[in-house]
Amino acid sequence: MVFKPALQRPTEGEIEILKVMWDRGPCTVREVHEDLQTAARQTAYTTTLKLMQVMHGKGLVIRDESQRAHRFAATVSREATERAFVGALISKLFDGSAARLVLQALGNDPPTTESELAEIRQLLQSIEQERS
Amino acid sequence: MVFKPALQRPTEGEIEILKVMWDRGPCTVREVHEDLQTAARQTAYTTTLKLMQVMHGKGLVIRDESQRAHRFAATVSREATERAFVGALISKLFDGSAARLVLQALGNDPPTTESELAEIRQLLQSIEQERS
DNA sequence: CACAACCTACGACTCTGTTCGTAGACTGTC
DNA sequence: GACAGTCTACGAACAGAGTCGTAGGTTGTG
Repeated sequence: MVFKPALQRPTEGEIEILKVMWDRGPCTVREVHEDLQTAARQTAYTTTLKLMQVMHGKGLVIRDESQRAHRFAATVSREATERAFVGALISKLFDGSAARLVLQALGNDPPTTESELAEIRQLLQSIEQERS
Repeated sequence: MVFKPALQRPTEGEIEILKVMWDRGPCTVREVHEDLQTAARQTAYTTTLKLMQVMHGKGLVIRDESQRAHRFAATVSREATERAFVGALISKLFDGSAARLVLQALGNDPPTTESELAEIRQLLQSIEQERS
């Protein structure tokens, strides 16, 4: 049961870090680290550092070393990452049917504000229009 | 960056096995194993066996030992598993917004047969109706 | 200059998941 | 009864992820 490299999907810890960089732009390790500390989850500075070094090795981030405190930036966009994970989930658990995933997400999680609903409805319409 | 037990989400290998049992009902190790062998992915019989033993230890399957070849059955439903994964993905990557996941899934993967579209549209309507 | 504060690098450890080999027990058949 | 075939049990190896301690370098301030 060996599984394909999965097109370099980031791990959970890496996602936490990526989220910070997606929100704030290029960051030092210190900035990322501080952002991740919560009452519930404390880690050592070097843990964050190590993770970011690993990510650099994988090419998930680039690194500006011109200052003593290196600045890291994500090389993968949030959208592409979302797409990779959604795609993996669909193929792994939903028999390749995006629709089944959508039904699960809509039906179960009682979701969404009114404006979000409208957005979905609109997207649905534009899909339908393309079928003529 | 330690992550919560996640309510016992099955691993990827475990999902492969669960899918077989969801499709076929209670299975022997042999049946599951045969089902999983493909040209691209060959594993030893004992690999499947071990995995199913581990799953039994976790309570993901129950085991009827009355015959020499034990029969295993899933204790978790496909729907509940889907829900767990969708929920995890939403909270991990989509800021808790099911709608954002739906938009991603619909927008990117240009999915769905006509009847699936209709189903989604209908679900959407019933959600809207509940808001009055 | 000394010293505290900060930085990166890196090795080592733990845990979990996957893989497989080997051993021991139970068939069924000649 | 011997033997091939099949079953479970289990230990061992390995890899990936996350964790941290320690070491060594740079910076700034008294």
